Amino acid sequence: MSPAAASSTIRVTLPDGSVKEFDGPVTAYQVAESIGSRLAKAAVGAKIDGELADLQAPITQDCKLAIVTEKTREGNADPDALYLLRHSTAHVMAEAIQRIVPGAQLVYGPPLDTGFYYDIRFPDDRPLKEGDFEAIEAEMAKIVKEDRRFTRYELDAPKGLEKLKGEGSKYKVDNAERAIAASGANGAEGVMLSWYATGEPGKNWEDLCRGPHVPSTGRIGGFKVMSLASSYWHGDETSDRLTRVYGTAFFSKKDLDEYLDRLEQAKARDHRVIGKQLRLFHIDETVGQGLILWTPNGAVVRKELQRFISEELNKQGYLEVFTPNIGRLELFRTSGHFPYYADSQYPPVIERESLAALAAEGCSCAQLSNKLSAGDIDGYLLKPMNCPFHIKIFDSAPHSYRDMPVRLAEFGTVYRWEQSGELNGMTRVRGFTQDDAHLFCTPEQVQAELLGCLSLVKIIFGTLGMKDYRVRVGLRDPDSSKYVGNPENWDKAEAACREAAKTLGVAFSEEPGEAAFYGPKIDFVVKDVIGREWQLGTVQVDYNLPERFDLSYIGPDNKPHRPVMIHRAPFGSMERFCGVLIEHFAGAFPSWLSPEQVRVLPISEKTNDYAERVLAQLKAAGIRATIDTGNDRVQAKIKHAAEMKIPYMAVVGPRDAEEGKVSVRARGVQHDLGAMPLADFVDGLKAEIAERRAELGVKPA
RNA sequence: GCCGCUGUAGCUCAGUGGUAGAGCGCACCCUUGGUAAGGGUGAGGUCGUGGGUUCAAGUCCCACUAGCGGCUCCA
Repeated sequence: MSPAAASSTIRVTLPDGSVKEFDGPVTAYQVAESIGSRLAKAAVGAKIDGELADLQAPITQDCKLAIVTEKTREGNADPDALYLLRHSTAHVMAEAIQRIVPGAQLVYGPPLDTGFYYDIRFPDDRPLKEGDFEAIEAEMAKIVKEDRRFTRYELDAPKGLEKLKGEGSKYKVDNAERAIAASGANGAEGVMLSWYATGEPGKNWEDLCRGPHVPSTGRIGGFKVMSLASSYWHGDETSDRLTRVYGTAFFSKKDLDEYLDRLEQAKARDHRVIGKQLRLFHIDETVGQGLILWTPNGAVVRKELQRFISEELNKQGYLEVFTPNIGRLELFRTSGHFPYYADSQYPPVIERESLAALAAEGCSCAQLSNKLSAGDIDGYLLKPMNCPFHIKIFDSAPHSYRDMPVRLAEFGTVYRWEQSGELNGMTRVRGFTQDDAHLFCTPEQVQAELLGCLSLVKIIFGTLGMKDYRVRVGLRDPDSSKYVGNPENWDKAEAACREAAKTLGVAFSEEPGEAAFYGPKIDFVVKDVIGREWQLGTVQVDYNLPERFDLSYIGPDNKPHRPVMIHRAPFGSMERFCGVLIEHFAGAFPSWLSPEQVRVLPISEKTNDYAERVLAQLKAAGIRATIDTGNDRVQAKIKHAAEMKIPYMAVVGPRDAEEGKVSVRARGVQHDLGAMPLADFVDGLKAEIAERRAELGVKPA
């Protein structure tokens, strides 16, 4: 700063619009003090012109300033404050780890939404284990107790680099070089690098860091080292392997405990946990990794969802088809799936004669692989996608422009070789059934067809009450060559997707690099209970496959024209969708989806006969009902039914039997709703199911 | 695929080198009870698989396998 600037008046505008004037540079802390000592004490950082900064950062010119405190005015945790705290805790953890494991080299330690991590390179003979967490936390506790100030200092880039090189950490040198490059400066001249000492520079631990941080370690009220993972330097799997240590931190122990408690509760909602409890699906080691066995209860949910979507498809003029699970390699060579994606498919199946002939000539595995790639021998592939089959159906008869669009739909099961570490319950599997369809249309129809597809997705999400999703428009990555097709078509398709997405009335993000190799797409993405994102529905425009398969239709000019394809799957896959849906409802499905819709609970054996008659009438009405004639007391029967999250219980005793009534108890309600005539209950429930209502609404008149 | 953790009864889990346990569920018996667990008896286990150390291994070591968390990947 120049002396002139230092002496001039500085106007600081606060969030309420008020302006404070200062004679010369001040810090955010001083501004806070000038407002009130309590604010100064509560302050953990500042936002200067919208940028997070240290409380001690000098303010040398007019600016907008907000003091960041632990809690917002509304009393909620302030995300900015947590960001500062967690970034600071990452430093504390790194210091603790370096005390415990000498020679551990720091790489990169950013805050996250729920905590922070630090990527660290450990000596090969001293990897970090979970057993080290206790010692790390103990060291961290000491540092927190010492309440050391985070102190920033700067060096110009040449000096800074020299210092880092002297310290021998190639990772920190790399970080500095990247920071210099990112600054846009030509070379290192004039660029400043910053360090933060946890305490006094030169005396205490320090780290090359852009900051900002909370004022001191004493602000860290609750923290925990959470987990270990392996990661790659710069995210590049051919580069150095690093150990990523995850942790989290809060301003108070209470907040930490609440967070850990929430994590526990989320686990109870996990589809893998509920899937077991409610016996919805099973994965068996002997069957194979990532292959879902749909048990009877889960099969009901899936079947009802399929029936739902099939009804919608009928309304929208789709035609249903069936295709086999395997097809000739030749088909997938034409489509481009083989061999370009060979690594993510199950290996090909080879015909018996070919195999025998190859064995006779002593063919090695490597040679076999080459022959398959080259097309010297044929084989069959478990299908990784349904589209080539649907294309062949389209191509099996000539089409006039008057027939277009042709919409072919199938619940088609596909198989993909996902990496073992990726598999995850029902949400990431190796065999799954897409609610797939391929629309063959004229270029003019693309826009309207896209809209039709999106409306389908909206109907599904609306019926199921899923509001918490985001829409992603996947565009090609300009730097990548993995895409096929000509740029003009890509431009057209991308524009069509963008236009269609706009009509959704939901915010969407455009993401370069997220396109399929054959075209851009619109994806619907939801989060699971632990915050991981999963893509569900997808709509993809494809100018490529019609080209590869030389598809055509006859236009009004009596000449062949190239159709455009749209791939779409509103659920995505039945497996992933059901997995997400289980978590969405926490297993408490609406009546129409519930595997068991009503359980009849006789109060004692004396009412079993009447209960059986009630059951028979429910079943006759097409309701999925069961009866519990065990010799438990009704309290126990209710508990068991509640644990299975059954929508309705029909409690029947002598009083009900006499009047032809049932005492209905709805899920989530602590008492019965009163006795009602059986016929009323049946009618009410039938309507609720038929309308696919999201809420339980049957009650006595 | 990579790093860490985990694998004991159908489910949830205890068991730290010396005779395999609990709760729930299941079967049977008693109880016939009106809204979230009545009581009893019993069956059920090559402790993920294969090696090793040891007089002795569910327990310690190695390899493999599967699951979990993350990384990378995802047509």
